[in-house]
Amino acid sequence: MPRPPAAREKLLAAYCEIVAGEGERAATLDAVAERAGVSKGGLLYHFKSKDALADAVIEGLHETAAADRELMAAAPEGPARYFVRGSLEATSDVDTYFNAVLRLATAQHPGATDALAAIHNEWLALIRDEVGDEAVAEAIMLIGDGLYYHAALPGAGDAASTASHFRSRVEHVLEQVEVLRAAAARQR
Amino acid sequence: MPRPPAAREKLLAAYCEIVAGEGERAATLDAVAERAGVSKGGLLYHFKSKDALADAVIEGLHETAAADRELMAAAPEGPARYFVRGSLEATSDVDTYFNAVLRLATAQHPGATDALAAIHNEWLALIRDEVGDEAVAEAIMLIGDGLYYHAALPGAGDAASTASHFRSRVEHVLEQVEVLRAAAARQR
DNA sequence: GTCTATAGTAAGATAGAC
DNA sequence: GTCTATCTTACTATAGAC
Repeated sequence: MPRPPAAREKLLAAYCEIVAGEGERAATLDAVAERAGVSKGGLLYHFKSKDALADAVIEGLHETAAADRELMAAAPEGPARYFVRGSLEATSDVDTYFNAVLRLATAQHPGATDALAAIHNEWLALIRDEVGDEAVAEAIMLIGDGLYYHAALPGAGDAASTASHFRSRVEHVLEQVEVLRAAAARQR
Repeated sequence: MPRPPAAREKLLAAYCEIVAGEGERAATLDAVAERAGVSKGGLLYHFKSKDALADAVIEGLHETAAADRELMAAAPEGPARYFVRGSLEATSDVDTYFNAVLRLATAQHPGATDALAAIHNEWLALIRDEVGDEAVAEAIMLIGDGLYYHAALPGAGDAASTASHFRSRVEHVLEQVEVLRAAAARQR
């Protein structure tokens, strides 16, 4: 692909990080420009407006999510476990974008919620194919969403404490997922 | 109790509604005052600052959550089902406050995350007492959190579509909860 | 392609009249 | 207790130099 200018990438990453880490409100043009090491004028050359910045993040989510979807489909432990584990870790490229877009969604940015829903449905489809039962697939998704809810919440005593609590229990959670899957298999 | 002035209540409700419905950013002093039918000066008589408004919402959450906790503990269907169902409905007093505080938490308001975590732990304790197994209790909580994550997200095609999707499946979800509970009981 | 300077606007908060 | 008027600051965005 025609490699986009480095400054543009830096600005996008900076915006993403501030939105995800300090909230949408903190992501002012000044703050983004400063974090990227660029002037405000420079920022506005690459992105005509603040909204354009947000739109670019949504596009970035779609791209990284497509790549991650391949990994999920091919995961040795299976899509369900891959998904649940990923909901907790939140360290990959997709997670950065996903997190930022989640904040944009709660800030009512047009298109953000739709993007989240679309990706969510792709994940659900993969899990449904694996476990072969709609209700179980949804329950597994909900557990993953629940984990994500905790991971995405800005830290009580900071994110690390909650995250580490669940990390130490992620295997227990995955066991419960296994119980659901087994019960569904028995019924078929 | 010494009934607080009506205007104060109106202002608090207006702020809550805007934060939950249009995002924290939309809840400007002007917007809140207008919705409550009060001038900005009037608002600032009751709440010295915007932060004071947010703090009052957090306090409101604690009060309503304490009342709801009684209902949950005494629910005929049991705390677990009460919790899962409540995560989807999000129509009660607590839900209004909880939703607003969730937005405040993502906007990094001090104390908001702690308030959510505290209430969350009370719920978890009730469910743990009921099902008698920590891992299962956590899995059930996660399912509820997942439902809430969907319910709280501003609507894809609007909240109604997602909510009604899960409403029609809430019994299926509760069945999965039952599977987990039964499996845990069998192990003891 | 990136900068400085600046215009225009919206938001939080104060002061003082009623 | 509620209002109007006003001050101040911070943010988005434009214009034009380098």
